[in-house]
Amino acid sequence: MKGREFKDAMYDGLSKLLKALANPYRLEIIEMLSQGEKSVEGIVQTTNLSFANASQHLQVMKSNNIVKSRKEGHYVYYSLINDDFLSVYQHIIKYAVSEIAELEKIMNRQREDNKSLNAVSIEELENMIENKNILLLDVRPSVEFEFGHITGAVSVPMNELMEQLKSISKDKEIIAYCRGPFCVLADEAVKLLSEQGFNVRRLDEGYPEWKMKQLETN
Amino acid sequence: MKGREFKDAMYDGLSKLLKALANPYRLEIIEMLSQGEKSVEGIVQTTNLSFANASQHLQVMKSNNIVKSRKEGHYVYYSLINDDFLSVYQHIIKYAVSEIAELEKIMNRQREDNKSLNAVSIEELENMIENKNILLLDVRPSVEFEFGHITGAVSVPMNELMEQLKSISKDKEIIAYCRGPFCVLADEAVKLLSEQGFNVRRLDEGYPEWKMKQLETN
DNA sequence: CAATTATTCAATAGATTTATTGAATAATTT
DNA sequence: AAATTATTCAATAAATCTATTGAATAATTG
Repeated sequence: MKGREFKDAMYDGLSKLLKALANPYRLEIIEMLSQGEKSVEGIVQTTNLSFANASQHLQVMKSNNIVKSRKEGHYVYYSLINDDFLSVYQHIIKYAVSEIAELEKIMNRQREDNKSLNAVSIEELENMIENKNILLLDVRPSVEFEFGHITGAVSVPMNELMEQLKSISKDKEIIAYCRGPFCVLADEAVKLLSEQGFNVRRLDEGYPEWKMKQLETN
Repeated sequence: MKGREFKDAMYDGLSKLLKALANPYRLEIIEMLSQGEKSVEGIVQTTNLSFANASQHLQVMKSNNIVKSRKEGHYVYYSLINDDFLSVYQHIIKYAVSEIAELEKIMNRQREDNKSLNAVSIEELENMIENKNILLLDVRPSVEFEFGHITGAVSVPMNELMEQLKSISKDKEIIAYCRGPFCVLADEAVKLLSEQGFNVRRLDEGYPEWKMKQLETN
């Protein structure tokens, strides 16, 4: 293989991977799958995609080593191919959010809107878990919680939060979290709970970032 | 801003960035710029692109915060926007080359073709620089060497190597390097020099990786 | 085994990306 | 000021990507 051929083959392959990533709906699907596997139906429910379209996007990602699938009964469950991919994906996001002015602005506006500026970092949270008696609240849908969550967290899905208010102690400081930076469930939880007089803040990042951090420091 | 709007804005922005990356020629340009700034002419010379086309690709990357430009005289010089971007780019490459079977295969075939299997890692090189009296050979074009190189390296551009053979000592062990994994200059140098009886190996990675490593460990 | 369900396939039209062409611009040299 | 040089602009055609539609498939249930 000559030098030129080699380079062309590498750049072609690399750009195929990037093309498979470069679509807003596929990014949203990746974000969803970063909490655990989902059926096509599950993906259709939380996106605006039609069934056939969602299936197509998933196939694009499958043939480009981004997701994998397994069949069980009627259902086909998709998940991210491995944690290495998740790590790369999060590097990209981190770069985009911190270096691209447009995205930084959107991100900051969102955070201000939610008055959640005093969010807790992962490091702070680790500290608080050790030293304080806090209540760590996972507000994602319970399926996601069951699939994996931060040790010690309690599952109260956002849509059940209002009903379960009485069972939550007002004495403890509450930290709410959901998925990565694009997940707004935690913001909603903070808003609702602080309106009700709870002492509550959100985790700056989310479960996937926490998971990655644990993997990296092992 | 509602949750849905926020998500859409983020995913759109992120996918724009990825779209700007997802093209083989633009990847090749990024690779070139990872050694230092280049004029449009410089890029046209080492790619198969026409002038207008190269300019267009550069503009796509400029408007997506991947490269920046400055004008000097007739020339417009482009360079990567910052080291954070370079770091993300290298994460992507590393993932692609190690996790995507197709690319891994191409990469390995290339390495075998060049019989360069006993390449030296960056760690090994650091060790050798300290403890052995090696000759570190930078075979990139001299402009790139001048723009930045590994401390202690000697510049002998690949196209001048044949003529300068006499001035190279046969006593020292030689380590040749060029750019990242896609650069084949070092492979060519190893082939030529070992045919001439020199004791020579190549650096597994290249100058951009070395540079990133230094930055990361500072 | 017929009906149901979740998913995929295949065809198509509209949108976007890309390379090419030739003209336009802006800085420099003559 | 005219000519030259490096780059960009604008228009276009070809290639690729995307969403939609309706039919096909494969596993399960009645």
